[in-house]
Amino acid sequence: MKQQILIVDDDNDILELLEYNLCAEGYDVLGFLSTKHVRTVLSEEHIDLIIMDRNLPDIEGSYYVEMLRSKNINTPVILLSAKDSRDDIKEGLMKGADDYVTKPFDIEELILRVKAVLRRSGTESKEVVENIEYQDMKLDLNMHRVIIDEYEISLTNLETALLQTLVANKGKVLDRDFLLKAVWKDTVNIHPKTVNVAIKRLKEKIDPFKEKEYIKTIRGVGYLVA
Amino acid sequence: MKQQILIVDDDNDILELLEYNLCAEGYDVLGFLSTKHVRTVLSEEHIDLIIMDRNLPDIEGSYYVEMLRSKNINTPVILLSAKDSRDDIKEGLMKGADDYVTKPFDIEELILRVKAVLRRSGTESKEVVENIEYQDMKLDLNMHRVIIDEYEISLTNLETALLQTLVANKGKVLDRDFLLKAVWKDTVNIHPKTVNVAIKRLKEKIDPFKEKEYIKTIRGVGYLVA
DNA sequence: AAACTTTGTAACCGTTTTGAAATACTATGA
DNA sequence: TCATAGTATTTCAAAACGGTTACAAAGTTT
Repeated sequence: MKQQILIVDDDNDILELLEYNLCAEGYDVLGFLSTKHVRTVLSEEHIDLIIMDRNLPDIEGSYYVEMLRSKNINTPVILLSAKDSRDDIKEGLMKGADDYVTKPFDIEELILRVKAVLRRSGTESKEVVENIEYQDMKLDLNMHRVIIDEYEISLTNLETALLQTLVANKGKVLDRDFLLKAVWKDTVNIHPKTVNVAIKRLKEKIDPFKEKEYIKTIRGVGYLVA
Repeated sequence: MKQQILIVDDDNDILELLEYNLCAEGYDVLGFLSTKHVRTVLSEEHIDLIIMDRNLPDIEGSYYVEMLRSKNINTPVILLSAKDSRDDIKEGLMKGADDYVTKPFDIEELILRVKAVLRRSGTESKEVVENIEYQDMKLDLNMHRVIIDEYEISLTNLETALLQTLVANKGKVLDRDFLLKAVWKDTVNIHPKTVNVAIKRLKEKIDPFKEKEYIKTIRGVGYLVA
């Protein structure tokens, strides 16, 4: 099974150059001139890597990455950009890109960076969980809400990511460090106790009367959804 | 628990610059002037990331990475180098580095690249610890419980580690010192008698009516699970 | 700009866990 | 049988842990 790479660049020449070379390396390449249909493709196919121009007509690439990350879509992203201002690079990396390559780039180096990122993100065939039913709970994570007994409960970004991670790892106990990495994308600057509070808030929202026990606490370890 | 970063650079100034800044970001930093002790450290401690100069007195950084990879050591590596010849960059990436940063570098950008690599390398989905069965006892190490005759008995951290160690060493008599090392990770600050109490508590929990004899006492030596 | 929401942090509290010390028990050998 | 060393049991206090609440900073909406 070939790995799939999605490319977004409004410059047709670059798009073709990348398509040609990456195909030659044995990847499946999907090229787009704008981000318009990217979300749809991401939800329908397994994409291993996104290569995205930073200067797109509709949106800055780094903001698009930020948006993806905020929706807990963790597909690896390499940003391309004509600018090599340090601040732009930093912004891209800060917002969740995996690498940042400035144009004009050496196509061979880009391919090596593609390989490096893919190597690292490896066999992680983690697909984005968007619509799940769990017990009497319907998760509509795209819309940031859950439906329980006909009641719609809207979730915040954080709550969505947290619930999604818990449900996606159903049956496994997730310790606070794991949750910090998966949900907060950070284990260092955030106190592990923050997880307690977030879990408490989520519990209260989805089960205000404590009738159900969607999320179990395993003392000394972490939390899980059974 | 802080993430640990190992740095190898023969330039003391750079070493200090990196140590200072990465510590400030909340990482644990181990600095080395050569690769001499790196293998030892890697085998003894969990290192999350290696930052390595390409031009080391004893060996080229990229060859060192290649060596690590050939030994199946996949700790993420960021290479640093004064050269920015494209061929050098390509060689580093090809031999298994995750990223390649050229000196002089912007320390903030380097830190962001560190975070990017850590972000990516950390998110493996949660592995489930192998569960153990012993007699009529099912040990659920993930959820910290044993299941005996359909009854679920939840265990504390200590009880889980203790029972796991006993069962994993089935047939061997484990003396108190061994248990202190294996379970308490400490033989010095903890009284060996503490083991007695812990064993007693564990016995009572998994066999409250003393019908079974899961854990045998070997007078003068220690305990065993037959 | 004002009102509101989201979210991280810290403080507090009750509970559970755990180490140590004191006491009771048991096996072993003289 | 007795003495003794090793082990079990009980008790207590400290530490660890999770839930809860309040608050402030940052971000959103109106």
